[in-house]
Amino acid sequence: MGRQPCCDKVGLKKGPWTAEEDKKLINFILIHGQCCWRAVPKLAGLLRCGKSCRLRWTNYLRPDLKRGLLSEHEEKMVIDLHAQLGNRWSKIASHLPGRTDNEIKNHWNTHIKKKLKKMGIDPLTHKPLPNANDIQNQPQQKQQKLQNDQEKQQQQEEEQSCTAADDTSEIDQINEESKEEDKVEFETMDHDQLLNGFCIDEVPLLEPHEILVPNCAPSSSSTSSSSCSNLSSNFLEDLQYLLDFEGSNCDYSNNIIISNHSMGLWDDDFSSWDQESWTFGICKKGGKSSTWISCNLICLLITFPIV
DNA sequence: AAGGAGCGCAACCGCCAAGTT
DNA sequence: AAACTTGGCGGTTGCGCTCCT
Repeated sequence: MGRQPCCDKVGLKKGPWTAEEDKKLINFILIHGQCCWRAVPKLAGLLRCGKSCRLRWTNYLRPDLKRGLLSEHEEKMVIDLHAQLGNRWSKIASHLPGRTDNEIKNHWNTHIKKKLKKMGIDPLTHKPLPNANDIQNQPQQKQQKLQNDQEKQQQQEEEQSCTAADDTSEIDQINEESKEEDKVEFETMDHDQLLNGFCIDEVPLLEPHEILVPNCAPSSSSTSSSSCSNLSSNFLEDLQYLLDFEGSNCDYSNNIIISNHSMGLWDDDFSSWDQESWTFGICKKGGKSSTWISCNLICLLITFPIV
């Protein structure tokens, strides 16, 4: 018996996702989490294949995704990892937080491949291309760099032969360095840059009245257990708290307030949803405040006038 | 200004592996 | 053990944008 298609394809929509569809999917996952992608379209009211929903979420809507071109450091990591792992994009992506396999694959095919070829390196084997003339035509500086890279690569290959094939400690080290760099970069960002970090023009922005919260009866906020009613009531209380915020952790000097509620942005376990899961920030500019709010799954940016 | 070529990227397709019945 | 389901992966496609002539 043949394999069944992942979904009934009759009457399903294909092609680019609309903001409305994105909103439906985000709201659904915000409430129900990621489970049973096959059922997601029906339950979320989408005329899409479950697979399509999963791809849309993992490659585009996930709040922990980085945006924009890969940095030089990330690109170097991709090249190093590709030399070790080949076209195993998901494995490569797992070493680059916030990047998807699809994104890396696209970047490889459109940018890095060409770059390597230009440098006289075969993107498949990571070894010099047979046509040595190409290398000789490179400017002297480039040649020197190329030679250094090749020596380095050779050294790496020798080291690899002494260790297990899946040993990625070096990669992890690079990764740690990258995280440190990111941290420094984040700390030195001004508030405009901070705001720009949230790609509100690409991810549909939800207005406060559009946020769907689980439809449960309100309960006392004194209980911090993980019921959805706490989520909704605490959310509004926290929002109010934000507006009145005058705590000791303020840094008014650069008009940025970061609360100490910061928690991990990504967490599949919805049982941990409670007040402590929210991350807040306020940026004030031109008579308006912008609040970014992130919970386990989603970042929202709400702008309101300063009162 | 027009249109053809090339490029970049989101989305799709088919296959595979692991888990479940 | 076989049939089936589901999620994940890598290759490919097609659309929209930009650049060039």
